[in-house]
Parts: sequence; C-alpha cells; structure tokens
Amino acid sequence: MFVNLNAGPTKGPRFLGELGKLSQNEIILSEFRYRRGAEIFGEAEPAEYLYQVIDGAVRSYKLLSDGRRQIGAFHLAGDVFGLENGEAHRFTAEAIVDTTVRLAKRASLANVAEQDVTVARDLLTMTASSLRHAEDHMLLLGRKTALERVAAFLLEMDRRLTAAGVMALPMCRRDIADYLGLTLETVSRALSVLHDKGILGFVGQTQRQIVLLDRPKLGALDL
Amino acid sequence: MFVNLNAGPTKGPRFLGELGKLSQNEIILSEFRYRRGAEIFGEAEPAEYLYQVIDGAVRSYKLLSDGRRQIGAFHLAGDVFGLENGEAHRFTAEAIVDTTVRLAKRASLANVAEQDVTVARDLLTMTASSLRHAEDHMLLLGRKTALERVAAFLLEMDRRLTAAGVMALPMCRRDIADYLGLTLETVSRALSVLHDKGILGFVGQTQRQIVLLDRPKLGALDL
DNA sequence: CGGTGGGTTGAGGTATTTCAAGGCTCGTGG
DNA sequence: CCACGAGCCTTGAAATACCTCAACCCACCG
Repeated sequence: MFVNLNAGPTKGPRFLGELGKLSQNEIILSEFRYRRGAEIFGEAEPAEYLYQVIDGAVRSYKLLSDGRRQIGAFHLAGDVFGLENGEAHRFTAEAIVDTTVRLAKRASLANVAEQDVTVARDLLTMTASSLRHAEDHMLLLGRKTALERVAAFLLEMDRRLTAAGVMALPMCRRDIADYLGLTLETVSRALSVLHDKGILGFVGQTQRQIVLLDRPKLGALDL
Repeated sequence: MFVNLNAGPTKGPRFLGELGKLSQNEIILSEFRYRRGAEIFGEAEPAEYLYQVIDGAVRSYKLLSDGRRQIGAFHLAGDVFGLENGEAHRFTAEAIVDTTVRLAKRASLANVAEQDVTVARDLLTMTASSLRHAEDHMLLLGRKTALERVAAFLLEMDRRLTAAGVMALPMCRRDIADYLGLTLETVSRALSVLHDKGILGFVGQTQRQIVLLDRPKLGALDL
C-alpha cells in the first residue's frame, strides 16, 4: 500500500517551525493523519519528507525476502523519523495506532540548512541520536538473552512513555518480538517470568498496560 | 589501557585537510600510529578527537559487564570513526593490526563547521553513513541465520578490501564472531560449509586470505 | 623446541523457535 | 442480546540452530 502524500495533508501547509529541535524557519510544514496499520512510506521509496510524530506511534522496519522482519525503532510523540541523507528511505514506516504526524519537505530543509547553521546542527544532532540508538540496539540484538532484551525494552518504553505510573504499550507482542529479534512467544514467556517474579504487573486485561513494580531488579537484568 | 593522546602524535600536527570527505580547512590534523591490539579510545571516555584510518584496521565495540562483546563496526583504510555528537565515546576502539590514523580535534572541527557549511554537511554525511551501516547490521543481527551472516560479512569485506582477487582479512575469527553475534566456532563452521560448497577458497595456510569463487551463490545467501 | 595464539572439528547441551491448543476481548451482524 | 469470528495473548511440548566444552592441528617465535 502506498500513501499518496500529494493527495495528502488535509490541514494545508503551516509555518509553525520547530520540527523537533529544528529552529523556527521558512520550512514548509503540514500535518497528516494515518490510520492504524497504514503505511507512511516504504523502503526504497524516494525520501521526500521528514516526519515528526505529534500523537500516536510508528514502527519502522526492514523485511527480508521471505518475510522476516526487523523493526529498527519505534517512534513516539515528539520523535523525528524518516531521517535520510540519501535519496531513498531505508525503512518502511507504518502507523501502529491512529497517528498524527507533521511533515517537512526535505528539499526545503536542505535549502535552509545551507543558510542557517543551527538547522544544519539540529539535523546532525537528530541523526546522531538515531545512530546512538542503533548502536545500543546492535548490542542488544547481538549479545543479550531473551530476558535481558525484554527487560531493556521495558526500561526504554518506561522512560519514553510512562504516564502516571503505567505504560500503555501501543504495539503488539509481534512488534515487540520483531524489535527485539525474538518470536512473539518468547516475548510473552519473558513477560510472564517477570510477572511471576513480581517485577511487573498488568493493569486492565488487555496485557498492554504495564506497571513496573521493581525497577532495580529490571535494571539488574539490563546488563 | 588508556592511550595518552597528549603524549601522543609523533609526527606533529599537519594541515593536510580532507579528513575523509571533510573539506580542506584550518582543521588541526595529526597522525598517530597504534600497535596491534592497542586501545585508541575507550567507551565513555571524553571524545576529543575524530579519527580516520590511514592504514591498518580498527574494531569498535561495546562490552557487557560479564565480558560479552559486540563489535559495531570494522574501520578500514579511509574510514572515519569516533564520530560523536555528545561528549563521550560510545565505543571502545582498538587497532586490529598495526594501524596509522589521522586525528582531528573535535573542538576545532565544531568551530569550522559553524562557519563552513560544507564541513557541517560532510559531518552529517559521515554520520548518516554510519547510521545506514548500523541499520543494516540490526537486520543481520536480529533476523539472519549464521550462514547468512557470514555470507553478508564476506560480501561486505569483499567490497571493502579485496585486492587482486583475494581478501586478506585483518581480523581473527573471534572478532568476526563478535561482529556477527555468533561464536567463533559457528563462524568457522560456516566458512567450512562455504568452502566445501566451492563458494570460497583459502590461499596460504593462515585461513585469513580468502578468495570468493562463486559470488552469485554467496549473494543468494545474503537475503 | 616448547609454548602461545589462531583455527577446525566433534559431541552434547540448551536457549529459543516452531507447532499447536486454548482463552479472552471486542466489534459486527443476525 | 447473543453468537460468532478475528485478533491478540498465553502456555505446553517437541524440534533445532547455535553454543559450549574439548581435543587436536598448525604456524610462528623466542
């Protein structure tokens, strides 16, 4: 499925500035809304826009020819994604739940960066931040056990989206598994273990809302 | 082990410009030589310099508390490493063999980037290039089989260092294993399989010089 | 020439995957 | 209002890819 961005942004161009850390400027911005499951852009498609999540959640992933999937990152409210230096996207991005994003035309961004050093610096900062995440994730994928991966995931999500003591995960077990390089069953089992050990609790019966009861013990697992 | 850079660079400062894609400029450069196995910088150390491999090979890695190691990248002649936006290094870097590097002071680089847009752009390009590599490597670590990983490794090294038909690997099996998220035995077995299938051959008896006999078959394994 | 640092190979163990079954929630339509 | 199916999650049992442990070989070097 391909989302036609030209048909797109219903709210029309805006000039609100500040896309993430980007400074106020004559950068063309607009907002767009994607339904749960909708593709925002596809791997290898020309990278026309840069995106920021206003509300909702996005997964970006790569596929192997036989369908194996690796999610490289989850993007939550405030996160910028679609950062490319080349001409094409290197991930497919999909809305995990109904999601609002803000878009900035890369071409206009590049122009502004030529003049305005702060914009150039912000682009570098955001790219470096993605790099740091990817580097940490390589360690997780290459060397951590299933339990350690799930513990690290919970701490990451706790940091990024916990409100009022509970984290409401937007993504399903399969997404978590494809992020952690595991199967959904292994993720489920690891969560059960942590639950049985009294390290986490579920609120509601959807299994998507988690409360961390023993952060120190979780941290001990996140080597 | 800690390499004291102040005691350091024997050849004295130079002004050769062009560190990787960096434009000619008043950036302070110097060269330094590291012995096989020597640490160039350590994880979490303040990041004072940016590095470029002139000759030799470098591994950068992260360690878990119990010694498990994940090598994030190998840096070969021409590669720039030590790219940080923050204040501290996020990897430990070691010379795999005797290695000559060129150094640029990050502080001076940052100054120049404020004035010269091309330097800023080059920094972004290099960071984006590291990011692309890390993203591809996440897919490998998260979702590929041992044979696929080794095949991908061989193709990467073939692309980056094959001369006159043979690739002379600077790194040992353990390094390869820690790069691919495997054990050295599994790497060795995978290489044996590829050898038995006639896909690759060894030249000399050190097992470090490899010639690819059937690139198409290797490519078929690199999904 | 003995020791050390790679490298290979075999046999057995195990963490994780695969396959399978069952439960719960929720939306939809009869 | 209830039946029904779809989606999501958990749990068990069996399979397996990879790891661990161990032996051995070879090249190199003081």
